[in-house]
Amino acid sequence: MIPSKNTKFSLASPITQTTFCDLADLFKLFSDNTRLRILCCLFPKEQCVKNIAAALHMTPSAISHQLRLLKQGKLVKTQRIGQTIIYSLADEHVQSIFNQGLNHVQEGK
Amino acid sequence: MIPSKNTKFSLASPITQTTFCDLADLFKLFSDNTRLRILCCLFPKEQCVKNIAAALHMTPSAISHQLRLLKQGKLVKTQRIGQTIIYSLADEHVQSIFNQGLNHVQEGK
DNA sequence: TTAATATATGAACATGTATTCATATATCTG
DNA sequence: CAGATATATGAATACATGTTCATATATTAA
Repeated sequence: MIPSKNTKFSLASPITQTTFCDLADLFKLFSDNTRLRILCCLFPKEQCVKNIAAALHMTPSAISHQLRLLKQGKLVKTQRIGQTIIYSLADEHVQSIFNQGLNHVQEGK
Repeated sequence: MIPSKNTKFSLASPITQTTFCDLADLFKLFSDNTRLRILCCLFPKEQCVKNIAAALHMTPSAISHQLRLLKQGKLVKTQRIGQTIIYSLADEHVQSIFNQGLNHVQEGK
């Protein structure tokens, strides 16, 4: 009932309440400064927790907590190599969404 | 120092800490169920507060509070016609960002 | 096994946030 | 003007969230 019949997206597939929640949860992951900077770290190449923490001047614990959220939201994936756990972007959508927001912000909004 | 030299966006313009904050603030506006549904209401056509509230089965007060945030973030704009204030999307970017997120969510994430 | 390193996790704390309720402002009608 | 309607706003409440700190788990090296 929320999405009108005439919008592009709702023609393809109507937006359920569950979808709205999923969508809000997705954007919530992009709504924190630290998480954005973590994702940004992962754009050029995969990284271990320690390196991300160093790059952001934050504790590995704080980064680990945020990485857990990003992983739960399927924005990043992991790969263990010995003691270290390598984090990388789950797919290209992540950077697409980031860039879309960046465009808006950088165009003076 | 956060964005590597080799990423597309940072070549065009480096991402400052201020930009990260602006970006986080932008996504924060998309990170709430109610605000997403409000924006969705505005996709097909401009709407007054009362109608949005009715469509979402919420109080005009709650909607007004959220509309204020959306307006502060320049996602919507207003136009007064007599007693009623008509809200509409500020630009096409809003729906672009929404759709980009929707694609990700609907592709099973 | 013991020590060291990398990461994860739970509790606690401080801060932020969405809604409600009461009330205020603004516009229109009579 | 008074009354009705549309919207906005401030305070209060309940709940969510990010970081820190202490501690736990897992892997490697000696």
